[in-house]
Amino acid sequence: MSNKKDYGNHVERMGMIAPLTSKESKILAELHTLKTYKKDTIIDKQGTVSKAVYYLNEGILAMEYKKKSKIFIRDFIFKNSPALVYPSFYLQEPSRYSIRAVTDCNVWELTKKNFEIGKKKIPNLQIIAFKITNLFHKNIEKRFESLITQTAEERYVDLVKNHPKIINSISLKMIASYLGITDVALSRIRSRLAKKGSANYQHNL
Amino acid sequence: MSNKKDYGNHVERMGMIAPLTSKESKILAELHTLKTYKKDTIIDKQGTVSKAVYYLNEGILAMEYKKKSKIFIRDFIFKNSPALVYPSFYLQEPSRYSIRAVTDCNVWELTKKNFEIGKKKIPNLQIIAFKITNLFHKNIEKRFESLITQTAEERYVDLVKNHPKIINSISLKMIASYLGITDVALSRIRSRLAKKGSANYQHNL
DNA sequence: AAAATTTATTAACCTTAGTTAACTTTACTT
DNA sequence: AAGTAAAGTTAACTAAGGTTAATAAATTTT
Repeated sequence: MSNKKDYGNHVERMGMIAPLTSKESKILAELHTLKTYKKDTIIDKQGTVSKAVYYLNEGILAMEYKKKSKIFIRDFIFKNSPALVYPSFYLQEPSRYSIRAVTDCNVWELTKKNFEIGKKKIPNLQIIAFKITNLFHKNIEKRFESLITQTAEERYVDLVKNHPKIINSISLKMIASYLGITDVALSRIRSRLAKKGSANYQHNL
Repeated sequence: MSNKKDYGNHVERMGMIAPLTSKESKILAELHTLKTYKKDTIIDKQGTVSKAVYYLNEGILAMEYKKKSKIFIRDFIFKNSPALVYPSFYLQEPSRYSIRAVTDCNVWELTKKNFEIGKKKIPNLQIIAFKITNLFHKNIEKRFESLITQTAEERYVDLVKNHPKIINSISLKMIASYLGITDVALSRIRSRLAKKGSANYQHNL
């Protein structure tokens, strides 16, 4: 057990990126607000300036593009992860994507105003922000690579391998959108894989 | 005409991102080395730690993934633009892509070592690096969006609109790779567009 | 519980893209 | 200039994915 005061998982995680004194942790915790969002709420809207950075305490979020009235999912965000509309939040310019609650969510929010206050009081906050930004970049880099070098089926297999729970908590339509294909196509991939699976099973008898 | 000393286009551009004194400009210029690369040379190799940041003085570069002995072009870099293997250069970890000279190139190089020296002598260099990083992120963000929301034909039309010279200076195979399709598929798209074009022409008679 | 809505599957049909290969054109060598 | 290699086009075939629609299963609403 830790002898540190519990200011919430978000503060603890940030302290792991760059160390914070207990006083700084307290300040950082007080700058955050815990908010509740119902399923399907748009938390940060595409085309507007991002209001805050988020830390997902409970639930699932999606980053998504809307184009020609179709929705394209750029990424999912799971429990205990930061969510950021980058670079909209830092540069205060209109964002290219929205953040939406895929399920009911509890989210720690740090507004731009509070972030600026925090930066003055907590020197390491800038470093933390930069590291989180790096993680976001790595993330899209991987996503891009998989989109250009893998087939939809390969991407689906990887996704299920890395996030087995996703199948039960996120609709097929949204997973399909994440993979860059339609719901019908994903349904076909599933049945194709099921056949392959049973074929392998036959072999192993 | 400017009354400032000419330390090269790369220094001038960096000074436009965040102001540099003439002394700082001189230091920065001296930290750079102008190198020449023959067509098809790999300047920074996928899987190794990036050795330097680049500024393309003359020619065309490509950022590319190699996977299963196939090459996938992530982006082209044109004259008077910075080139960066991010985050490999900053974090000194193996890179996910290579940088290759698509034509004979002249490249200003700033090694990691010289970058660190520069950061100590030129406070604004960190800010410049951060801004260039932001540009890179915006860039991949746009590429990702176009890959997931547009068809190959739409992407090709956009590319030709934004970089008309590309058709004469880069092989069809590489353009196809950039678009995420094969050379044969791009050839088909071209003839499809040519038909559409002549159809429009007929209409306008 | 019944009705209505949403979600997932399957089929039919069509378009686009991958693969292979023949062929043409262009560029490079000697 | 002739020969060779590389680049681009076209055709035939196959595979994957989009679209629409019908149906089944699961959820939600009333």
